[in-house]
Amino acid sequence: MGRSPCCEKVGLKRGRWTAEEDEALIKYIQTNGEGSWKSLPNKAGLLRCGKSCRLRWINYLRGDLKRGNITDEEDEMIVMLHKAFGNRWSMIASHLPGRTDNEIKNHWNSRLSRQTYRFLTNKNKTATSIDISTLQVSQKKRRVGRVSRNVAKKYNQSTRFSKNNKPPSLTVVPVDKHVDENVGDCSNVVTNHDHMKESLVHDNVITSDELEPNWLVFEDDDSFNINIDDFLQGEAIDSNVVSSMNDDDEIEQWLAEIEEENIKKNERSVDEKLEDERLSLNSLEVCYNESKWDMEFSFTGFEMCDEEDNMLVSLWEDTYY
DNA sequence: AAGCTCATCAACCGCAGCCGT
DNA sequence: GACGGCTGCGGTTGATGAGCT
Repeated sequence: MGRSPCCEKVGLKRGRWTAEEDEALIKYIQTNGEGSWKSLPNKAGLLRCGKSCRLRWINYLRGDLKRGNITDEEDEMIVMLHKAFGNRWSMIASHLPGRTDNEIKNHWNSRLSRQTYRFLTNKNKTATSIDISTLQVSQKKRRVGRVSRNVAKKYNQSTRFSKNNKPPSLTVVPVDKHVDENVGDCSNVVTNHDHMKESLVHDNVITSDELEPNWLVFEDDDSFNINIDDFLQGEAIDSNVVSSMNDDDEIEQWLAEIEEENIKKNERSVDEKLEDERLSLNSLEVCYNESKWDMEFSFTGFEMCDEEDNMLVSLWEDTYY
């Protein structure tokens, strides 16, 4: 059985919108405002379902949309935000004025994820230091380091947070302050981009005095825990392994092995799981500095000393290298 | 020139969450 | 609390057209 159409009513139009339909929708919303999508098509005289109208408005007709190619700065921003939020496109879009979640999602799936893949195949890079300059989107069209859909799908899955394991809400925390002083219910991020900073200050997320331009701090909330396995599953992909592979099939096989390994890990004893819990990360700091990403970890409630730092690094290495 | 491959992007679909009853 | 309707989100599909053989 195939998918049932979103509109049960027979006779509703689907597919590309015509200029006339666009005009009717714009006209109606300008007069009556957004909302009530269910009843909107009838009132606006459109043979479309409400969902379709909403999508058309949000993704294409809205007046505040920025048209044209995504800029290099926006690219960098998307990479950073995707690292923080995962595939929460609406959240990412909310930090990029004039861009829609659909646009960003398409951009990511068609360009940036491939650029990230190319980064992973570079032997000289490590998993914890990402050179942003290698993530720049090539202006050349087509046939540049393409990854098959299956591989892309699997790779995306390996870096995605599952529904029951959502990424942490983010709170801006200047690096020289203790995390607890800055916990709020807001979700945001500090970057080195001016319009982001202005937005954060405007929303009272932070004060202008608190800005630390090169730092992002991701702060957990009560309902979420990143344990080391989960986090590393997303981050620790051995670039040397990937780069030694010659074709998509080899990569697919390698990814399948990782998946199998992860399934086994989930079947571990209670004691092992408690150990993971003990090592759960309540804060994660990410530094964006001079085109490099660096990750730092800290344990709940206290600052990370060198010994703990080494312990975490060896845990990482023991597990994944 | 024709056919094929593949990138891009608009649009669709299912589902989860919210809200009113 | 249960239920149903509406909305928004994220995954996916399919049309289109550019580039390649």
